Amino acid sequence: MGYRVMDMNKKSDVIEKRRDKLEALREKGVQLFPNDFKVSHTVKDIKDTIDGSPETIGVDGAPFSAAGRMMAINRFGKSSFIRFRDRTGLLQAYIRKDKIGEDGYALFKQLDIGDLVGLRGPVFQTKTGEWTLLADEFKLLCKAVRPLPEKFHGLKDPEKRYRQRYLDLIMNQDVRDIFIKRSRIIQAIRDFLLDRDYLEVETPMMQPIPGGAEAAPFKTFHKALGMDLFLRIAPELYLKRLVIGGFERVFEINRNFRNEGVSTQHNPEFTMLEFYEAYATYRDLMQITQEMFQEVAIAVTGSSSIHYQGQSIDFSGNWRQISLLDSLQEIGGVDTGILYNRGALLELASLKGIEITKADRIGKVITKLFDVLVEPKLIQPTFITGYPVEVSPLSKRSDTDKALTERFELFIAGREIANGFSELNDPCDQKERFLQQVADREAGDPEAHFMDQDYVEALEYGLPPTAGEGIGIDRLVMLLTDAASIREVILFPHMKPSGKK
RNA sequence: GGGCCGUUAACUCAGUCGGUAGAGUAUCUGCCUUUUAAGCAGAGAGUCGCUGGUUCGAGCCCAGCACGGCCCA
Repeated sequence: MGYRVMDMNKKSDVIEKRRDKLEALREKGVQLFPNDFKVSHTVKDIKDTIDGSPETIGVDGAPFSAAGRMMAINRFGKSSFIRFRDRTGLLQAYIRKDKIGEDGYALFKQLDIGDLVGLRGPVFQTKTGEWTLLADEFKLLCKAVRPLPEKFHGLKDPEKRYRQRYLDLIMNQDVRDIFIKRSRIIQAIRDFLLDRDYLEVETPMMQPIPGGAEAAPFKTFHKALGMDLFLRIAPELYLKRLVIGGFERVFEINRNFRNEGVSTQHNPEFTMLEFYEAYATYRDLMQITQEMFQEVAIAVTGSSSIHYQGQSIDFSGNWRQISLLDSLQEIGGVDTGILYNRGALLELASLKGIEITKADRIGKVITKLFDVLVEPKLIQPTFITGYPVEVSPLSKRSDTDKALTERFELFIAGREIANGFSELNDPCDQKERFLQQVADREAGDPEAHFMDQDYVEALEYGLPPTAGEGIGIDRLVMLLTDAASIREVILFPHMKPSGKK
């Protein structure tokens, strides 16, 4: 019995010990979560000051107040070195009993790696020349109950990294860098479009009819309105309504939701840039896209050529353009004779293990073949043009070939990155295309468009000749950060609830 | 949906032939006022993902399940 009681009281676990320590500090009257420390300088400010005028600072110089998380502690008997990090970097500080006093040093000895602290004092150089903050004042700003992962190996388990991204961010500098870069990429895109007189807008994320793409939507229900709503799969039809309304250049950078599989390339919610420009054509968009990518790459990486997963990709110059059918022939190695022969195409598809359903019209068969035979080979930026009408329900028909549309898709590193076209602005043609999509859906294509009568009515008021494009931001960020998985560029990727812990 | 791999201490990982559960870091105690993954001496720390099966005996073998990673569809 006595043993059992001892066992129950035994606090062997690291976290239990820390909780005990925290309670002991609290009982001593130590403020564990104060909110009155004023920061005067970031770590970067301090380092910049040192670089700017090292001769004017030193142990007798002006003090800096800085705060951050303790990432390392080297304790000696009556003094200690710590490293703490704020959003701008890592700095060493030197804590001496004779500087911060008996009580202060006793408190410091009770603290742990991972605690947040505030420090105030001048900087000096250690024996090895490292600039170090000499703490005159040391204050606990937040006590951490749980220990950080190990300092040398850090946090590696991908499941834990995604589920507890905050730990990933604390421990892994390269992860922080990816998300800083992501923010800069989006800012560079925004700057690029604003410079060209575009207006940034926000359109509904919840839509009564999900449109603008071919994808399975998430469905929800609005109680007060008593109606089904769908999380948007694209903002397209709303952005074009705005062009009708006279906003001739609009863009939106926001989330789309698609109720499909999760993989290294797909997250159920992902970020898309869509932009629309009146009196422009899909050809103008290809030019704009090239310029945008070159500008963003240089703004973010300093170069217009990048390295992605061991491949070198060059954004400079004019990118290759090739039609869908030519690409199947030249890049996919498909015999010319087969391209216009439905039976032969179906045979080839079946040979390649491509699943073709009854609902698939010939244009769909061709794009499915393209996905397998050509797309993986498009490493350098390549515009594919000449998409069939039946897979492009919102695109303007080509003047020279009514079976084709004025549309392109951009491929880089074997993946679709962008999709743009001259917008279909003939309301009669649009209505017929919707009807064909409805027929496709009834024939068994779950991704076919719904009829959107309200959109057709909007078109009847007159959409100027317009070109519009969507760019997958996550995939662009992957390219520019050399990330193999989309989860590495989304802060909180979707996962199933963990079965344990 | 299928295939392969993984899940062991807070973290990173070992664990042989099925026979008492290991290391480093972290933590705790002691020493230490210029360290750099500090050092020295000592100590504590485990639902081996979960459930069942085989066995005298399972971290290890078998089955199912959960979660994750990669690949394929």
